[in-house]
Amino acid sequence: MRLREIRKSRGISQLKMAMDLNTNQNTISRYETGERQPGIDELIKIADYFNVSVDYLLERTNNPTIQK
Amino acid sequence: MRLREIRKSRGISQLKMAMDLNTNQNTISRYETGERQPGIDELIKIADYFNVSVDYLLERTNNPTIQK
DNA sequence: TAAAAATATCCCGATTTGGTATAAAGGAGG
DNA sequence: CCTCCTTTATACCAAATCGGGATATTTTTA
Repeated sequence: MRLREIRKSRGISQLKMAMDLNTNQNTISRYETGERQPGIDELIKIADYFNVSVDYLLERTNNPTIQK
Repeated sequence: MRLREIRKSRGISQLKMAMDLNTNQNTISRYETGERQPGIDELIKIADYFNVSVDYLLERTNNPTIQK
């Protein structure tokens, strides 16, 4: 997941992101370290939160925007 | 997931798909009925198997091809 | 360099997952 | 209409994975 890169580029802390997504800071941390993987629903929430495609979030494309 | 639609359009049975992906037919069935959700790794395998983007597989775009 | 902010890790209960086995549904031929 | 074969769905279960609270560690800032 390209999560840390995206989050930092927006200048958002794990805590703020976690609160916005109704989850915990430690959960975000684990996604970023790769210790845990979000479920699909959470994955989508994250992509939407940052307005990027899931493919981009998963490092499958270079295009950061959501595909229409 | 747009899984059933994609799989049928390729004329592949759940069983064949399952064997190609080293899993079980019932697992595919449950993905299609929505009873279970694949993990991210499996999700990516499925997208690659059908050569579609994850976003398309998740019904987030109309473009079936992988985004470069 | 002390305090605050940010991030990582520990432990845990609970949910979710995938597998095996089996049942049900669908189709082709007789 | 049956029977066989293929395809798809469901039941049950052990194991893996997840998220949360608490806490430790690291990083930043004043």
